[in-house]
Amino acid sequence: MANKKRTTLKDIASKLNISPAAVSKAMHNDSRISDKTKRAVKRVAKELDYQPNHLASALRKGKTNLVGVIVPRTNSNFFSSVLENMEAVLNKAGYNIIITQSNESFEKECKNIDTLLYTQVDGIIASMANETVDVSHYEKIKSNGIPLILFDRGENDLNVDYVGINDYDSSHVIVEHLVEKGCKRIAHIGGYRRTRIFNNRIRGYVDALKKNKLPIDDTLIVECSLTLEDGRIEMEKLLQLKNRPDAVYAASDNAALGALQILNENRIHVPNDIRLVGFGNEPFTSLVSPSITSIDQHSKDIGRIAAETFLNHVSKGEIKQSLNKIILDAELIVRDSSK
Amino acid sequence: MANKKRTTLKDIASKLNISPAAVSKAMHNDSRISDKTKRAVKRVAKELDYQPNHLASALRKGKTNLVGVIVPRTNSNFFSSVLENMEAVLNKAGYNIIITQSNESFEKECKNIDTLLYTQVDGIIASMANETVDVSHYEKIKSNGIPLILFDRGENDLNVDYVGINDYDSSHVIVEHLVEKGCKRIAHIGGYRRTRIFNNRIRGYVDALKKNKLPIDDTLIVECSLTLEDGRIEMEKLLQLKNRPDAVYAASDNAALGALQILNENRIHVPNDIRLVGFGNEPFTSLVSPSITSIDQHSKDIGRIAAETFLNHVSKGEIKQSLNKIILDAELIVRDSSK
DNA sequence: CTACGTTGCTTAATCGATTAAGCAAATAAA
DNA sequence: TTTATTTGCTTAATCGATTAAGCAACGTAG
Repeated sequence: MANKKRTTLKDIASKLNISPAAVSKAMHNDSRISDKTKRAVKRVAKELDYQPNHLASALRKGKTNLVGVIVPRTNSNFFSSVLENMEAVLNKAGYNIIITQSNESFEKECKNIDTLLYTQVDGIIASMANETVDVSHYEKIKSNGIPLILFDRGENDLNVDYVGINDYDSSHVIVEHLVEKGCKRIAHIGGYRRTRIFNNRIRGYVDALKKNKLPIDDTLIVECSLTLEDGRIEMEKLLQLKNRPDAVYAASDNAALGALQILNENRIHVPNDIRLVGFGNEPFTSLVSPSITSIDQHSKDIGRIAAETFLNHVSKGEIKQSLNKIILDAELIVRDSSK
Repeated sequence: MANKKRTTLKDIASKLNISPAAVSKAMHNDSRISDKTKRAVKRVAKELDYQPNHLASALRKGKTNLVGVIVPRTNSNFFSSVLENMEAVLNKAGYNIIITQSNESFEKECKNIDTLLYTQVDGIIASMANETVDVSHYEKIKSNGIPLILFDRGENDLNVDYVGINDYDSSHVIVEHLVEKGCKRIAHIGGYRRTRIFNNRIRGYVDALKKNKLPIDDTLIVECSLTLEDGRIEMEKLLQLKNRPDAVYAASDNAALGALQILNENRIHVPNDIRLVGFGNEPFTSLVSPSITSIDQHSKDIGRIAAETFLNHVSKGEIKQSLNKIILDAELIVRDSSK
């Protein structure tokens, strides 16, 4: 069943008694090849089911037309939406993408980078794992001479292009909203400070409290991995405080959902007893009851812009590029959990 | 910053005044190269930060050492666990993997196959999208002459290796368990019949009811995409029946969780009023309250076996392989939702 | 001392597509 | 008519690693 040999340009060439070079040019619609020859070449190519050998052309051209993408996980709507839009833009420009997942693991992330460099992708677009603190493995990408673009989970030290939302401001918007509703003890179930975006959310939260002359209570600030389970665990702990919060701002929707489950199970009314806000605007936030107020991260724009930033890099060639830090304003979607 | 040129075997060769061929052999520990030369080559390779050009060696050897994997989504514990174990086995054998997601979309799945074939992977391991009915695009893989192995979501027509669990028997185990607890009206929130595994679960469910002399009530059998939202929607509908079920068997844990949320919200006691069983043994099943009884799919074994099946293929070379259909017995994990 | 095997390397071809350089014929411009 | 220009193709080199074939030097056995 499997044809012993793939057809090559040579096969087409010998069938038509022309040179392989002419065939190659015909396939690329070179202006120096007659329409007659082009038609003949394309006909024979179809007949023999010719599929170009990507390895050969990539070797010759020094370009694979592949872009590697590293994400912590693809399970959130945020990341899959980013990927979808990124892919759409890149496909249109003739690039294919290879997705790798770090599963929030530092070690896996290093291996992903190795695999992508090994495959000789033309560039890497990445969002860092939670675990990642040491970013030296990203230097490998830069020293390979291919563009590196970070999104969402970035890192200032690396000095590369970045696309993300304004996490600091988002925290402000959330706190202001809750204060407006009369909340005085706002807890924050946050991510780990070592990840820049989570640190920014925490800083924003603290500064917003200060701005509203509310006291900072360290027992109301927790750091975790922000999974659904983490949300449950941390909410349980918050409920055991002698002085319970009257609002909870979780830095992920999953954590918010976990918190909501605990609140529901304990018959604590949301929003009357405790108001709740999540982060990420995952589709389920509008489906659960009560629906969860959350921050929309403009995932489509982020995917598109990251892809465009990459394309700018390759089109400009070796010209040194000015650093692009693109920070989008996020949007608060108010739902029942904070009304 | 970026070294204008990558170091090649030639660079090492000229630095040591030996031929590139000798360098290549030295790097591969060829027995016909002296230890002295090998050491020298490796030293210089390190000095110049030599990284082999994968494209060149792949072109020459006709082998990329890459395996493409297609999964519907990586967001479930099942698929990510399968991937993890698959990758471990393949890495040990010198292969890297490229993951692509179909997002349950037929069109995306076709594109994934194209991308993988374009990248010239040495084989493809796949689990089909929900939407996929027409499997002609998989024929392309076979006609490319590289091994194709399916897991979990397979297809008999394709006549390729397959690894999965016994879905038909799993339904029997679940129904028997519920009958034992005294249930008489067992509903099934199932997947679409066109997907073989979901069809098998439905068949198993129906046959098990018959075996236990329980009537088959079509209003108790629904087909959906098995997401959390679907579970909520279908559970709502089941509650509106004049003759409510006393047990629900959902073909995914996500759907079971959705159903559980609705039951909790409606103050219907689980398991006293309605017993609930899921499928997949996702970690959250033991975290929610009540914890959800579910079927463990041996994800680790599936990943490992799929990888080993691929390795068998490539090691045996062109020798025609007898078809491997490996069906594992699944295991029922009983939790509070059915006790 | 001759014949053969082993060791340690080199030479040159190869994988398949691309492309710079070039050549002949056809066409246009002078 | 002569000189340029364009058209349509061919030749040959190239990308970098691999490998079959081969050669020279040395060791060993008879």
